[in-house]
Amino acid sequence: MTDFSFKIEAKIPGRLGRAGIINTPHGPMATPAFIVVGTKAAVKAVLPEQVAEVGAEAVLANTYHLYLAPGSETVKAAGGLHRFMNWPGPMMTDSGGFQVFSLGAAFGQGGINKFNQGRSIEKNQVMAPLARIDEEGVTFKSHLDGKLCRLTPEISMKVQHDLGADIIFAFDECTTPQAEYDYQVKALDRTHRWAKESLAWHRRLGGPQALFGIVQGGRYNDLRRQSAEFIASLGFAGYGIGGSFDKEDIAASLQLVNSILPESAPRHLLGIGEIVDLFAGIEEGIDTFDCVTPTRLGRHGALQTAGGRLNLFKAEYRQDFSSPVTGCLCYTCRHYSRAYLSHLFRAGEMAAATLASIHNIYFFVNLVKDIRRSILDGDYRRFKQKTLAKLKVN
RNA sequence: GCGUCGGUGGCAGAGCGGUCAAAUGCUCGAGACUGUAAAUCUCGCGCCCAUAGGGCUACGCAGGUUCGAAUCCUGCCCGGCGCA
Repeated sequence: MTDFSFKIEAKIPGRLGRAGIINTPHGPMATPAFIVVGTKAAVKAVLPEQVAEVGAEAVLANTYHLYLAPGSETVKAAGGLHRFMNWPGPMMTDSGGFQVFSLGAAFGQGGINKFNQGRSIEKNQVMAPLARIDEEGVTFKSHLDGKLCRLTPEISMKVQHDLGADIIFAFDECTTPQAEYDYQVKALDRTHRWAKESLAWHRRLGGPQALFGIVQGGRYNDLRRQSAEFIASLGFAGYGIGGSFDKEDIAASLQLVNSILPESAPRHLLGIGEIVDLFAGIEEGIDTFDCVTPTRLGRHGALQTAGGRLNLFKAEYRQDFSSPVTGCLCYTCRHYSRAYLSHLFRAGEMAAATLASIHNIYFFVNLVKDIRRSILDGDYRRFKQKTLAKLKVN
């Protein structure tokens, strides 16, 4: 616990936004920072050395997935996540709370995400949820083999302590945007109780990890306020903000929450990573983000650019020998052409995902680094305006 | 030369008298993706108009049988295999 600290270096004048340093047992993270997702103790398609090379500050892994395989005892026996996966820098683990959503309410609802109601996919609609929630925790039917497994605040804390990330999260229920107010109230009550239990177990277990509590409340401002007040009152080392939002007023929601959370503690916005949302979050006092966007898009053939996404499968790139993204200094853009990436994707070569993911991680990590720089330089407003002006879509 | 099997949409390959513009896979075209059930998913893929739907041309080529043919018959062309 003594190894963990947060220091604010500069603020955005008149706003909640700030730049700072989070110190962890595995080194510092300069914030704001975009944290790369490595769910199963691996950043999909990319080696840790490459993740480090683009300048990523930290990696976030997942409790549910590692609990199922290889099992937290195995990771513990390996000497913890850092040694197991050869990532020497700061790490976070999500608590499994997101799987309450993705394997529960969202499961089989084709296309549903944290922002909208999704579109129906008939094939999936017959599938039953794999997560069942009760007051004490969640029972999962493993998506790997159907075996039942259980996650509670106690188990999540024990697993996360075994995994050994620097920053860990309280076990929560990530609700769907479809949830009505009455349900949100019940879910929030659960999440709050679980937060208290998580904290108690965390203290009992000891260790160097910093535990972050998670604010929920969905799209309802009164619930968000209530949640921020309650979670803040418990005194966590830092705070996560999770759940679903209305895309349009995510900024207002974050402003509300972050004006309640203590200024002296770091704040992590869970699972958010589109360009406009990063600006909104940082401006409203978010210090760290994690998101699957760079790696998922990378595997699906899309490159993120300042102007929007570039789909490498488009016919027009087959004979385009120019750099994938003009002006980009990432490894991929310095050495390969659009035509080559187009070919790799069409050919189903694994290097396609690797090269595209490297670019996308580079893009997001460095966008947030640039925002940090602009805050330190007192130039945030101008930088934001300039950047968003270039953005056509996404 | 004789025999035999076969020639179906960009490719592979179902279909073997009507429910066939023709299964399925791939390719191809477009789109999606926000704490990773995700190297995934969705949509389109003969031509023309269209909202539903309708019209036209198509299953090697040319004839024929039939109310009706990708499906049956005849001839021709092409390919595989076998025998000379």
